[in-house]
Amino acid sequence: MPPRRAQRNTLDRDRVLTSAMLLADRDGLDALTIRGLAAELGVRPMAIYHYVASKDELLDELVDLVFREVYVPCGQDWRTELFQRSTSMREALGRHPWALPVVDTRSHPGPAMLANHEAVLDVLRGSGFSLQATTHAYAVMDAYVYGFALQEVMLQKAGLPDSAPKGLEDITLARFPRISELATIYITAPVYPLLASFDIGLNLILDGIGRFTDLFPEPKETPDQ
Amino acid sequence: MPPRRAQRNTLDRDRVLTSAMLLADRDGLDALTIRGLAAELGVRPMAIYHYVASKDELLDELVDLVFREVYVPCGQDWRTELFQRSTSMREALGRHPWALPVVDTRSHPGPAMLANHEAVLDVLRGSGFSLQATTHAYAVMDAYVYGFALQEVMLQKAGLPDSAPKGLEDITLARFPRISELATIYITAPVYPLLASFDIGLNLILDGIGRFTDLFPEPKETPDQ
DNA sequence: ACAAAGTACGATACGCTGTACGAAACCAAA
DNA sequence: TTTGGTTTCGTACAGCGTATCGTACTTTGT
Repeated sequence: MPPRRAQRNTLDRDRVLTSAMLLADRDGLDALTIRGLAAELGVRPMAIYHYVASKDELLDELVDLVFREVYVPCGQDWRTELFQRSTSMREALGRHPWALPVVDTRSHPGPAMLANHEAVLDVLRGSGFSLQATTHAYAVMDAYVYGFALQEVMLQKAGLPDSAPKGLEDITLARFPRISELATIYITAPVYPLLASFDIGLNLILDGIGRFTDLFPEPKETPDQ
Repeated sequence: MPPRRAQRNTLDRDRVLTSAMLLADRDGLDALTIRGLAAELGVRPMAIYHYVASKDELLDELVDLVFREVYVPCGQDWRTELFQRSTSMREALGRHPWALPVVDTRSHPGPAMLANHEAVLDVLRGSGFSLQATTHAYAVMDAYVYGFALQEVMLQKAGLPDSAPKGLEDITLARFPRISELATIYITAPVYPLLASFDIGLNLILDGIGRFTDLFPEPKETPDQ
């Protein structure tokens, strides 16, 4: 864009990351290229590399920015704390649909993600959950939350795309009456129906997790020997 | 590779798809390039495009091949049927860790995926679940299964990679005692611990889903009016 | 005030990707 | 043998991340 050289201090790490996030939110993950981001910032591509070592690092930083939006649980009331943090997690991943695809291609957990996980574990252990109970509780709960967000992202993508009207050809749809039955529910629903499912499932899981304290009690201080 | 032209009918759609799957399983998703696949097949890159319209179509076909490995539920015993199909789904996604990242970038559900979903819905509706109960049950159960597989893929990726010993620097780990406590459990465990968590969580969810028949009963034939 | 050092930005280029286009080799039927 | 269809391939192009080096600017030391 600019034929002239950009002004001296137009860039800093925050501006790079914020613009990158905006670009991914607005135009999708594919639009987030170094060249495109540079254009967005009014700068030539290579300028970016003075603030980010590589695109991989940039993506790692971006997903951690997403996790920073998630509520960090605390205190003794594990039930409502974890409910809020799970809801918050789902909302954050919904606000940035590109995040989940990025996360599961990637291996490095960022500090915000680690801090959040630590907080969840701390709340559980601080509420009388044994180590074993905490392990199971955490795996089950987070699987549900991530998975639900993932399904929503997939459904969202299947909603818009190219050819098919509802994302499925009518001929194909006719072969799957149960699915089309369910699809019409989703389409004609007055309110977004998955939100109700999420709350129902989350409560179901939190109820189940609550029973873990009895199922997997703290090991006795001096075993029966 | 071959300086000479490849023999006439060395290729067909199945060989292309099978080799692509093998390549992704063995060397990872990044290694699955048209050129690399061509080399694997002993063929020049452009030959592939006579059997696949584009790489996108190839990937769509591949994920559907994965879903074809998943057990298709049937019959009235919804509890054990859905348990088996969920376990089978988790195993299939574990066998092909590249599949999940591909799925959630993609929008087109393939025929095998549709058929499997249809079967799940059919089992539920055939076991006395109302449409509403089925909707919630399906959303909750599949969220859990997908999410669990996703977590396993992430953990698996965090296990191997580059620098860090356990995937986390010791200094960083020291700031998160709960996480490191849990990490040592996972590392020193005699058997793979997440499998137990999966079964526990799945049973928990199936128990909860079973209550949906009472919570969301079939609407009365002639309402109270 | 002036030079030296350091910092922020950019031009060019390389190797990689998917793939459009059209030519070439092969096989089948006329 | 000729024709025509099918399969394989050579070439080329646009776009990607980014290594390398150069240029402009600011800051500092004297």
